[in-house]
Amino acid sequence: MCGRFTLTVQPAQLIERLGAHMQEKWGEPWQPRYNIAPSQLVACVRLNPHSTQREGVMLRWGLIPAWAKDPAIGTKLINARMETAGEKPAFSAALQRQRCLVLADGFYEWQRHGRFSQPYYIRLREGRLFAFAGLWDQWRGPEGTVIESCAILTAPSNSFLASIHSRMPLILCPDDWDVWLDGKEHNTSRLLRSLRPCPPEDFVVVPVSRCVNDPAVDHPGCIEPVE
DNA sequence: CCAGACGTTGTT
DNA sequence: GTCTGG
DNA sequence: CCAGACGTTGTT
DNA sequence: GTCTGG
Repeated sequence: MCGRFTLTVQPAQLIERLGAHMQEKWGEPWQPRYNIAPSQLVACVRLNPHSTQREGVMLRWGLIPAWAKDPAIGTKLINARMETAGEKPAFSAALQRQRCLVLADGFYEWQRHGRFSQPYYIRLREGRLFAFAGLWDQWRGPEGTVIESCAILTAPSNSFLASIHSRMPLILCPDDWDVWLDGKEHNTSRLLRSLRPCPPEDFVVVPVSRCVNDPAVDHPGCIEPVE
């Protein structure tokens, strides 16, 4: 699954990678993030619902469906299984019409050893930026509060990660970014089947300090290899 | 029909 | 044990 | 994901 | 809003 990740690159690099003509609201001041946790704002790309242009936007991680009475439901909806998201009331509408990219350059998985768990940091070779397949929604509270939030799809682990953990986030290869964002593809099971997985040999996995366990800790020590 | 949930992971 | 917050 | 709280009333 | 369970 995916419960923590990193984004250390600067907005200028994001824009270079994603297209210069994009509207972006990633905001300042920007700082590298080594321990992004659920409920926090994450940097995303989506099609603007009106202009249908790509836009950069910060979304709260933990999807709050438009119909929710209590926004606390978002704490449970940080991941969506790609195998079943189309049939879930919380995700099906967003999967059809409100897909997004969640930008990251690494993520963490915990491997349980009895009562302790060992965190691992997973990234691509060369530290390349990548994108999780995400869903977003907009929630309007009774007092006019508006919260835009997102969830990250999960998939069975590939051969490289299977020994660490049985699930992993769905990572889109750059060739699939456009079709994922494209609001025209409403046949979601066909869309999901068409995605090309990132080759397992592109990943690098290292065990890291348990300091990453504490969501308040956010410094380069989180990604330093240990052992 | 209405009421109530709406999720994933991992562990037993 | 279960829920909430980060 | 993990960490940390887990409750109400009334008073300041 | 939409689905499931009673």
